[in-house]
Order: sequence, then C-alpha cells, then structure tokens
Amino acid sequence: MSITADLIRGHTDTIILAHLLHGNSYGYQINKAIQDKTAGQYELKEATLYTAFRRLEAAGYIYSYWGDEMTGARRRYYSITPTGREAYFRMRAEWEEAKTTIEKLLEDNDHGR
Amino acid sequence: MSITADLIRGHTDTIILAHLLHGNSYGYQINKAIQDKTAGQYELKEATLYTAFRRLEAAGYIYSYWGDEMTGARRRYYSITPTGREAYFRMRAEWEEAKTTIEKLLEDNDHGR
DNA sequence: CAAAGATACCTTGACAGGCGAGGTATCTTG
DNA sequence: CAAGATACCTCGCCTGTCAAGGTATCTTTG
Repeated sequence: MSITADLIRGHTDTIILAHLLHGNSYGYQINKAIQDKTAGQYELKEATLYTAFRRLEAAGYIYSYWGDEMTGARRRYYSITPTGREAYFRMRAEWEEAKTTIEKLLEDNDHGR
Repeated sequence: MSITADLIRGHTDTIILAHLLHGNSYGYQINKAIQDKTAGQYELKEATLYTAFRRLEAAGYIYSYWGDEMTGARRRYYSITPTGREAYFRMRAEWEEAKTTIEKLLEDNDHGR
C-alpha cells in the first residue's frame, strides 16, 4: 500500500477492466489478483472496489450476475462488455499520453540557465 | 487540456515544486511555463494552482513574498524551501514507483490461458 | 480617450473518487 | 465453538479539482 491514493486515482476503473479482459471474475478475486501482481504493494480498498463496480456497470462497461456456487459465500461475477473493451483501450492510450506529459512536467530540467 | 484531471491528480504539487527548483517564480508565470512545456496539452486551472500554493506553503515546502514591481500588476513570488526540495525528490521517487505499479496493473497480459 | 485584452491575483461552492468504519452471511480449521 | 478466511455491501467523511465569479493594473487599438 506504499503507493499513495492520489497517484492511483483515476486508474481504478482501468485496472478492473484490465482484469476482466481475460475472463469473468468476482470482487474478492480481482482484489487478490491485484495484490499478487504488485507483491502486496498495492491493494484496492473494498469500498473503492465496489464503488467502481457500480460506476462501471452504470457506464455499461461491465455487467454482473450472481454465481451459482453450491458451497461457500455467494459471489457476484462481473463480465466486460464490448463497450468496456473499447473503454479499456482508450483509457490505456490516455494513460500513455498522461505519462509522457507528467514525465515532462516533473523533470528537474535546468536548460538555459 | 486533453489530459484528464484524475490522471494528473496528485501531481500538481510536484509539478509546482519542480518549477521552483531552478528559481523563484510567480503563479501566472508558472502556469504559462507548464502550458509551454506541454505545448498547450495541459494547463493547471487557476483555482487549482492557488489552492496548491496555499497547501504547499502550509506544509512548509514553499514560502511567498510580494514582488516590488514598479509597473504592471503586483506579483506574489514563491520560493522553494530545503524541506520542499526534499519533498520534491521524495515525490518523484514515489511517482517512479507508482508508474511501475500502474503499468503492471494496466497490462493486458494473457499469461497462462 | 474609451474599450478590449493581457497580465496578475484571489475566493466560494459544488463535485467526484477514495476509503475508514461498520455491517452481513457462509465455510473451514484448530 | 471460536477464529479466521471468504465474500458481499453501505454510509459518511476527506481531499483535490475546477467552474464561476471577482479585483486591479497596464497595453494596444480603433
């Protein structure tokens, strides 16, 4: 969790969409996957996660359905829509752009003095 | 301004500090410099800028003083403090880390399926 | 010289996303 | 059976961004 909230802000949606690209999943698993991927360096807070699901579903980027688990706690599965896929690629492109811009602005450049 | 606010969020302070590294400056000029650097792709909104100045000053990262212009509108100059310098380098390091993390999480990786 | 535009500062209030804190229910393990 | 993991959820606060509005001075232009 060493990464501050404001730096990750705005990426939550894209991160979730990225995980749904290869197949349907449910909240708890997505969160686990993220922790694994970043070696515990970052975790979506549950409240953040579920807020994001609502937002993404309202936007038509994902849809959800209850799993038919015979055992264990019930799970709500999420699936990415074609629109969601498009959104993902658009958001990634935006990130690439933003990255360059931020990089430029954070530089400690001393040119001309 | 093609870059969305949420992606830049949290970088405002670092951007300002970066600009003050090479010398004192005032709000209007800093904003102009940012627009030039990004070829108009991004501009800090004034309200954001001045909020940030207050925040940075309260944190002891910068201090301000009124310029003694004999002509033109009055200018409030800002100067970075040693603590501010430290903060800048720390924030840059955080950005480097965050970047890697975000990159990892946004990947469209299909490994293992 | 008046109007328009640039320079330069500032505040208020709304909004959105993140998240701490709290809650529910089920299954597994010691 | 208690503890911990799995799995879901909501409420209300906090913080950073920014649209909209304001002030004052100087320069340019018709």
